[in-house]
Amino acid sequence: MWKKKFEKILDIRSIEKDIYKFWEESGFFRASSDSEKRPFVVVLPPPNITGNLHIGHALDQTLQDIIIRYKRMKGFEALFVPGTDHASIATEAKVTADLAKENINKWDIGRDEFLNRTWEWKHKYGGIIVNQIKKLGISCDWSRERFTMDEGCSEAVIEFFVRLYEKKLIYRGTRTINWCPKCLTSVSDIEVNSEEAQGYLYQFRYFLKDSNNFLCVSTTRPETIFGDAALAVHPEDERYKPFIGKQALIPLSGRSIPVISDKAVKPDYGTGILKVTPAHSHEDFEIGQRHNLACVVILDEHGVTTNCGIYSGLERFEARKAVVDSLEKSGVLVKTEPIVHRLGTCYRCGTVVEPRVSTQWFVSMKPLAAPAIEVVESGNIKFVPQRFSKIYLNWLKNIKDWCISRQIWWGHRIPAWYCSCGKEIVARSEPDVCPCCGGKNLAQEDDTLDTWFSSALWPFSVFGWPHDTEDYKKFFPIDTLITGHDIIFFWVARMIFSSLELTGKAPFKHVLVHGLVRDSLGRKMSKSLGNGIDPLEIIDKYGADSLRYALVSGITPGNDVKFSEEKIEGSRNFINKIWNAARCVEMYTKNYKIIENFEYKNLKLHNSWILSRLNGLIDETKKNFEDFEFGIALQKICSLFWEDFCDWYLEISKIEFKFLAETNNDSYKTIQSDSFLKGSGTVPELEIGDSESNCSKNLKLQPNQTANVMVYVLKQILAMLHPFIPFVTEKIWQHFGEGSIMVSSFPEFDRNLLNFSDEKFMQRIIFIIKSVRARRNDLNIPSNKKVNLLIKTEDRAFLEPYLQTIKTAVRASEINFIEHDSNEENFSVITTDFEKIYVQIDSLNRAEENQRNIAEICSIKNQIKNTEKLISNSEFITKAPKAVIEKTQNKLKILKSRVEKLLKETDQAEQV
RNA sequence: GGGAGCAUAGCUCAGCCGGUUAGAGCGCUUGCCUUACAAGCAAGAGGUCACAGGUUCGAGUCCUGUUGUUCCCACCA
Repeated sequence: MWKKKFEKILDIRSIEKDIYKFWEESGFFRASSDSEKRPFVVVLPPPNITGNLHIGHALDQTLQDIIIRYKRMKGFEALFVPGTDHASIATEAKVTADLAKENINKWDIGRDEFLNRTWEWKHKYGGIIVNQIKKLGISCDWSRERFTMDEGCSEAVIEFFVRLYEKKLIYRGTRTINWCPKCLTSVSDIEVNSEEAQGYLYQFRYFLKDSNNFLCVSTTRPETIFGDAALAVHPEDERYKPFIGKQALIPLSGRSIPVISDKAVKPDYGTGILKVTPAHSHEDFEIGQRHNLACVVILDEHGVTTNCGIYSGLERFEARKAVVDSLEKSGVLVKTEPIVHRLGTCYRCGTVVEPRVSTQWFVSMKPLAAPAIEVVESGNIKFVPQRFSKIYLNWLKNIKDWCISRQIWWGHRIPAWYCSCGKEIVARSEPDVCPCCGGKNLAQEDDTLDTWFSSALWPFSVFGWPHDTEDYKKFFPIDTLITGHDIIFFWVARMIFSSLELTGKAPFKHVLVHGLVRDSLGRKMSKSLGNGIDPLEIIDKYGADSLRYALVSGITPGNDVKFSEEKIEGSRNFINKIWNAARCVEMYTKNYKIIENFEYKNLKLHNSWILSRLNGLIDETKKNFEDFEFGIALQKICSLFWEDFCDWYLEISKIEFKFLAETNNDSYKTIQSDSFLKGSGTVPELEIGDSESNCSKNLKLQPNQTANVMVYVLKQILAMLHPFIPFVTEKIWQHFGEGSIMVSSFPEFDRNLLNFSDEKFMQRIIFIIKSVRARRNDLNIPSNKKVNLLIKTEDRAFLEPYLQTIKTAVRASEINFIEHDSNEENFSVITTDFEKIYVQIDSLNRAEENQRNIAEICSIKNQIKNTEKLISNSEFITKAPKAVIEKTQNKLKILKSRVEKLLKETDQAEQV
């Protein structure tokens, strides 16, 4: 058994912290409002201070960090503003639960003390979140960190409120809102999730007053009968026309209500008769408004019945049972059928919300939505991917007024005061006296604002708005907003309309929408399923780079990401590969002089090839970066790195160096095996320089083309990878030169280094090597056995300089050129497009050889047939582009020549 | 009820403006402890691109429909 060589493996985890500290202390994260550079700004969607960050935050933040690091390297004044959100209801619930552990009720300690406790919570968890963000390597400007309830943001919130109030876009009104009996507050429409639930549709009789006639009504909520204000039928419904205007008696109560007609009633649902309960249904409320019906509240804030006679004081679902029971006993219950319907639940706690009439503050949305619709329709704000703009527009076009008051303490208290004279005063600061009556007895509104009311201002409140600060002038509007598709309504839409209203500008140009992180089975990660993955655990186990890589590699904008442990192992392997490739480069190049401005002229083929490939990549990925296709860009960079650079370029270069060493006694021989990148259980320090290499100090180092290209290409690849995996790239970068990779320039495309003909030549050599290796495998030649090769080719001069490379790569003992086809028996023949290669073996199985050839001939002939068919099609010749036709003709030529060569080598070939 | 997405190898997914024999990672098979890397290397197997039409010289790619699936929105009591 061989031993695992762990010492060769990078343990990046232990140095990430130091690297982050180094970046922070160097001031690389900080942006300046005086800078001459063009700004590029991203603001972090502020995480809630309710607890730890989850893997979705990690994805969100990684994407933002990728773009900000990329832009920073591209020469922008890059600014990434971090911060946290006070998360009103969620935090209040957490703190309340915390207090409950000490048997304390928030009412016992009062508003001020409760807020003190919550600020303590904020300081604790805000700090934890900051640490988590730092562990991920996110390059935020911490000197600009904000909190939605800090002084500046609070000022912005008050300003926003007052301005809208003055324009009559904020008003106080009484109507049904969604009430959460657990959070004990109102919530806005979008804070209600509708969930499918199993329920019952009960049908029972309402007798008409002074009559034996009755009307049957269906409802899923029979306990609300005590709040009934009418029975409603559709005005055109012939069945019930005679009953309109009559009085009906509420069962169990005996209270008399009118039968009315309203177009909102759907005749084909249930019995076609609707019981109208204005206080506890949005639709019924509207009907009630139209018919001037009374609102009888029958559920209190805890969801307990009230005004229900003997049924008062019951929890709402208990009350339902009791009422159904009584209905049945009194013989009015007609039937009970199970149905699946949708129930509104509180998005914070999952409790079934209760529509309930109450007095709240609202934002009048229609006037604000109009410009927000326009700015997206006109393309001034672009969603990526574009389909999300449809979702956004659809929502705004059907928008209803936004209920912004919350019956909780943690948040921005509504800047409204009530005088005993009845006057309502909204002001930026507490008024001394009532402007109406001069009274001093003013009481501030108890309610606070929806948490999203403050995050709506985030892109400009963080820069000091409403003040015209230097930051605001330099950095607002921001460039790109990056967030998950789950908060387009909550956040993105509200930022857009509030910014247009307050600043007159679109807050950003692009909205990059990403998906959610799901588990390996595609399920949403949640506490109840227990399938959540803690990013910190992953970082501790695999390092931040691995996590970042796993989250981003292969993703496409807007699509959800599946995440699993397997995936992260692949990431770790990749990071490790980079580390080892760097060790390799270091080992082979350390005794050469590496020149910064090396003139890349008279290049050897493999050097020219890799430089050309690299520049092709730079060119190709540029668009991917600009289009936010980071997953695709990363994949392209990785495959160039792994396949072209590691598998071919480094291998070929190694052969070159070793060959040099054998023949010329070149400095390769002085390579030390214990160089700095070779971890030996301990991790090298961040400082540059190596302790050993006495020999190299005494040597006069010579430049070498391959060594120079090797280091150059490695560094370019590192720079391209840096936005994705910042730690390992920084670590390696510093070993190969001065300064930090973070502030180096992103690789620029250099057309002069493109060389397609060299790429083609190199491809040919690679193909030869691959073919011989494959044949060796086919023939079961043991890997330690060297073979003899004969090559027949038209242009021997081309291959000659690479004989050594081919020889080593395919483990050949000797390679000789021949002029004519060989007739020798003990050679297996490989036919490539340009040459014939004879692989010498001990004994050739002629039958096998034939079979192999025949299979190949069949496949090629098939292709020839298809291609000929295509070419003989006159429509193709007249309609297809010239380039395609030429390509096809060329292909046919090559195929034909190959099949000819093959036929010569094959017995009974004519039968094929 | 309305809207959107997805359907490609055993699994997870790429696949651009339509143009060779449809790609990658993981998994699988075979051989290798090769002086950077076994977290690796080399060589392989594996596909009727959901289905049915259409447009086109040519369709995984564009259009229409069908099926399956996921998500979002909506006051059917």
